[in-house]
Amino acid sequence: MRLSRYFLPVLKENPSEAQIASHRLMLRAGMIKQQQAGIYSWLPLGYKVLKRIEQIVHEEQVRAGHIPVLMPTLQPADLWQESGRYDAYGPEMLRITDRHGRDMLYGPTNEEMITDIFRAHVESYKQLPLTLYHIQWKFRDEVRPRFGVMRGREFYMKDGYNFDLTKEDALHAYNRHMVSYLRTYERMGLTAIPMRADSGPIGGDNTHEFLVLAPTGESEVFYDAQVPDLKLGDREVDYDDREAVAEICTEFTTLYARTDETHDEAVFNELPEERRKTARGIEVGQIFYFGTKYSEAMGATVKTPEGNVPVEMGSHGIGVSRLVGALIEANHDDKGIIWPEGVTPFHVGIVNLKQGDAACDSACDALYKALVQKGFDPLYDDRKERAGAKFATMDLIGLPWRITVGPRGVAANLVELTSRRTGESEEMSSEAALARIQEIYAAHL
RNA sequence: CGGAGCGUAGCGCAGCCUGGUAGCGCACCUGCUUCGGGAGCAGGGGGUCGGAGGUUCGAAUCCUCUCGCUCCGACCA
Repeated sequence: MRLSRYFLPVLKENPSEAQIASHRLMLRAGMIKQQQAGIYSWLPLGYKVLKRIEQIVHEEQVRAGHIPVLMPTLQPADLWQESGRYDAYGPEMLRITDRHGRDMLYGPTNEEMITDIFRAHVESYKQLPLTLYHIQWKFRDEVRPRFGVMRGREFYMKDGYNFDLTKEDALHAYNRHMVSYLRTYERMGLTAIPMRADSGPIGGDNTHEFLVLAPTGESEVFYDAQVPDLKLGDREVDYDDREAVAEICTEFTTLYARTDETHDEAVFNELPEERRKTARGIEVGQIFYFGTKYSEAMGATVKTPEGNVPVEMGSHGIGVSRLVGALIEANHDDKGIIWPEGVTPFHVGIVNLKQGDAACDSACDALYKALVQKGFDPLYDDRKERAGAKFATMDLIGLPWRITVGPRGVAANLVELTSRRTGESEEMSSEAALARIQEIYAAHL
C-alpha cells in the first residue's frame, strides 16, 4: 500500500479522552474512532490488525479440530428464558423489541443458541465429540465502558462450545482449548498466563482465565516467577493424544498462578519469597467446563444404548477486539506502538527520504514491487513529507521493520533496515534487505 | 448505579466568575525557502459556542431542562 493513497488519519496530539497507552495510541495511529461510549469504528489500520488476530485464532481453532460457524448477533428472548438467564442476566443485556413486539436481545454470548442448534441436529452419541465456534460481535451494556477497545460495550469475540458424551471427553476438550489458546497467544507474540479463575455467571467448576501481564491490567494477579518463562515453542501437538495434551496443561497450570478472585495467601506464601510475584493482568481469554447445565435446561440430549443422556459441555472465549488493546499495552514505547511480527498490519515500512528524486523513487518502487511479489504487505510512505514526519509516523503506527531509502545510499545501492523494537539500523543492499525480511517472517507466514 | 467534571474550528485548549454576538496552538489551503527525526516566513479559509427554553436592549458567558462524553467507586470478556 502506498501511504499517499491510504486512509491513515494519525493525530499528533493526544486525545483527551484516552487514559491508557493502548487507547491513546489506537486513536493517534488512526486505528479506531469512537462512535458512542464503548462503541468504535475500526479504521483501515485497526481493521487490519483485528483481522490478523482473527485469522490466527481461526487457524489455531481449526488446527485443534474445532469447526467454525456463524451465529447472529440478535437472538430471540425465548431461548434465554429456557435457560433461565433472561431474568438472571440483568441490565448488562441489551434488550430490543421488534415491530411485532417480540422480545429480542443483542447477544452477550451464545450458549443458548449453540445448544439450540445442537439439539435440532444431533441425535446420536455417535456424532460426538463436536466443538463448534464462531467469531462474532457481542454486546454487553457495561455501566462504565473505558480503556478504548479493552472494555467496550460492543466487542469481537471468539466463543467455542464443546459437546461430549462423558465428563472425561469434555475435560479433554477443555485441555484441547487450553493448549490451542496457548498456541494462539504465542503466535501473536504475547505471554498469556492461564490462571485458575472464578466461573462467574456462566457457572461450572473448572475454569481458567488467560492473563497478559501489563501495568494497566484490570485484575490483580499472583504468580510464581517461573510461570512467564513457560513456552510451547515449536513443539508439535497431537490434539487427539489425550495424555500429551493433558501433560501440557499440567505443565502450564501446576505452578502457582491465580487472580485475586481465587488467590490463596497461605498457598502463595509457601513459595520462596523471590519467586512470589504480584502484578496486574489483562484478561484475554477464558475456558470453562460446565457439564450439563445448559443441555439439561434446554433438552440437548443424545441417544445411547443406555437411553437419552444430556451432553457434557464447556465454553471457551478469546477476546479478539480486546487483544488489539492488550497487544499494544504489552508492546509500546514513548514513540508509539511496536507490533509483534505475527499481528503487524504491514510487514515492513518503506520510507523514501527524497520523494520526487528519480533515483530514490525508482529504488523505492523496485523494492516495493519485489516485496509484494514475495508475498509481503509493505507500507510505502511516498508522501511529500520531510524525513522527520515520515519517521514519526512509522514509529507511531509501529511496523516492526523499516527500510529507509535516501539519496546518499541509493547511489551505492544501499538502503537501511531498522528494527522498531531495538532501534538498531543496518546498511545493506536492497536485495540483502529483502532477504532479511524473508528470513524474519519465515516463521510467521 | 452513587460521586465529580467536561461539551467553544478536524484535534488540543483559552474566553464564562465580573453579559457587549469569539481567540490561541496543531492540522488544512497558497507562495517562497528548507529537506535523515513531527521545518521557517508570509498570506488565507473554516465555528448555528452540544440542544431547547428563559432572564436581558443584548447571552459562549446568568437561570432551568435535556442530550452526549470523561474521570473515581461498585460491576465486568
